[in-house]
Amino acid sequence: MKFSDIVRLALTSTGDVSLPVRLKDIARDLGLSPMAVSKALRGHKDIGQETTRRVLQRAAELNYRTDAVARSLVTGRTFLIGLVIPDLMQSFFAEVATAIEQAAGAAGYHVVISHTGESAQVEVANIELLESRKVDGLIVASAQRSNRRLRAIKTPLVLFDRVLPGMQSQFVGTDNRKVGLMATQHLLEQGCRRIAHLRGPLLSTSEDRLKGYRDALGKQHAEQVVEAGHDDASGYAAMKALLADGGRLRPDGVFCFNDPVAIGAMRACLEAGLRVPDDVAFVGVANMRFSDWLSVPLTTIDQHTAAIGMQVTRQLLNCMTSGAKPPAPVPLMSPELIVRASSLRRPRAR
Amino acid sequence: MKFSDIVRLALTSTGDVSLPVRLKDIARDLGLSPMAVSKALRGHKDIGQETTRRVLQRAAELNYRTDAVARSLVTGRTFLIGLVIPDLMQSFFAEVATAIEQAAGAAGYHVVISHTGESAQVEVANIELLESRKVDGLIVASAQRSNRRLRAIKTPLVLFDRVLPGMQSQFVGTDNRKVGLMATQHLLEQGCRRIAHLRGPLLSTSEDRLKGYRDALGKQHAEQVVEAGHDDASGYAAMKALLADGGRLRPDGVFCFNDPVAIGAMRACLEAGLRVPDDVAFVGVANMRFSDWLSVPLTTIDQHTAAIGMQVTRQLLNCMTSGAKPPAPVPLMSPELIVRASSLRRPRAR
DNA sequence: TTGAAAGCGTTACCAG
DNA sequence: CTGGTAACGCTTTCAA
Repeated sequence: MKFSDIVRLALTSTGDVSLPVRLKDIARDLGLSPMAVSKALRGHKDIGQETTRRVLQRAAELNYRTDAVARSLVTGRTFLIGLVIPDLMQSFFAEVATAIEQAAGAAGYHVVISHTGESAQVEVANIELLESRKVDGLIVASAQRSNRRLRAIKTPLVLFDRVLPGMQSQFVGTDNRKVGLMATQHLLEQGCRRIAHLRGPLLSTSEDRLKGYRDALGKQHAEQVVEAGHDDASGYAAMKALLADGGRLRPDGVFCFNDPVAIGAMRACLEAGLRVPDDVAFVGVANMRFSDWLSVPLTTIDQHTAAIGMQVTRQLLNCMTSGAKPPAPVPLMSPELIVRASSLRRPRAR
Repeated sequence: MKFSDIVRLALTSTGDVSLPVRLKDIARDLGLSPMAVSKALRGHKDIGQETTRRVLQRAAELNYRTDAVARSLVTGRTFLIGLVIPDLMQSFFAEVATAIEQAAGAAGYHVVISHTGESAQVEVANIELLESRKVDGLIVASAQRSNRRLRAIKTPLVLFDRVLPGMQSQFVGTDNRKVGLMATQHLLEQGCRRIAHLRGPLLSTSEDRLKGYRDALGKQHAEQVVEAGHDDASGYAAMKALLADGGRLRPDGVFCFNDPVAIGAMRACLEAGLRVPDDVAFVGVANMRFSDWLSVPLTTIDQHTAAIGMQVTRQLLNCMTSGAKPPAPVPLMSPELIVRASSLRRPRAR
């Protein structure tokens, strides 16, 4: 018997201290080898039924829990998935995270969350930390502008929401060009003539929505793009600026990067004495909870957030099991228009 | 040289395969012992400056990352905190989670998230999983009705939001009795005479808010309590039921368990042709984002959510470092009334 | 100041 | 079907 085992025995036998139960303890208890116990616990068929039963019973009695750390060291798997997102307080990410946690949990994985606050640097640091933790996979809504710093990643990786130029990894996300197209077309159909766009942060989502906006406008309609951000304050400021710009005609329709931006922008309009949607119509993106219950219920575009979370997890699990299979690109999710009062105008002269 | 090392050398020397760099590799590279490298990397002062510098440089060149799993096995610490909550999509929990992740991250910890969907059973199962992962601490918004199944937990634990009867552990949360008191008093001050309460799920938060409601009503005013839940659908249903109950007088003020419930309840009132706040005034709890931008801006009670997240993390880190110190109970957080249109009535006859 | 030896708790591998 | 041996990558302990 080893010295450490003697110490252990001395400690636990008094009952004063209760050290965690180990495989070895059960083995000694039952006069088996640790290996036999290990196998029995995992239902390995090498072990006889009767032996297995005895082991399981004793383990339950002693309240034995496998030490996941020790197991990971030897198996090389942690059953941990790293989720790297800009901000859990944006409801989009909270919803995706929920779906991911659910799907991952069902497959026996836990999710480690990591915020980046949209900082590319923090993101890289966090990913490195997660890699040193040996997470089995990574799900990232990246704040990077290029794929440079993400190329070195060895861990199976699936990106979502934002595309990275030249990145070979799997991706799950909405067809944002279609988002922009649908939103703008809807405004055109509602009779809007001068449609402005409050664009979001410099990420692929925002780029693509802008492209869709331009697609819809075509040659006939002039574009009017204003930089905003992703929150209501930035929407408010951008709309204020737009209204103050005397040089141009006031827009009669605004396609906003997302719902919070739209809410801020609508506030700016209402404060300026304009009517929504009669003077200015609005479309947002996200389908936030309660956006149908706002001062002016908001027309928006639903991204099927939960489906994105499920899908991204499924892809990652696939990646992880099937090794380095060539990533079969998955079609983008189709957005869905949800019409509410903020964009519903009486038919105009056509 | 061990057999495994020979294999490794054969594999890596061809350049075809790149195995992760280990302490040993750096050591061999530099003609040092693994120990010297280990110490140098951790800035241990046993090692000379020059040696340390060389080690750090080589580690950076090889892109070495400490294997956290191996380290955990020997140190017994994982730098992992388990966060167990009912639902990440309730903005309260998303905000607390954000604050926790921030505070924990600053101290070098990662957060593993686990939803329970308000199921006491799922909660216990998740906690056991987290324990077998050897998380260093647990933060739990418990769905248990008693402390029975949580007593056995050895891992340092801090509860938040919901109190558990007879639980000795630390707790961080709002003074919910005061919440109920403030809300109801406010309605009384606004001239309401018949104040109903839509109570939430059977948890301490809801219990305490109910107590505060009763405190405020005193002997003079009759109480009227209806079971609701925590979402807008349940608020809508509860309010419908209340209005349909012809036996009693319609309430002229309603204190709702939280903002979503209040939103649902207001909807029911407006649909019934009642005016808010003139016929019925409302107060919610939570201070959701955009609750000032609803069809009727909602009077609510702010819980200082981020502060709760910071505090609960601080407490846990304290617990973890200071061992089994007697948990110094922390005062409850003070709620704050935020008055908006949903409860502002013209002064009534007094 | 440095390094050798001894684990940490588990599982993989292979010989009985 | 069973069980011994070695190893996973790191750190703690203690002797040189």
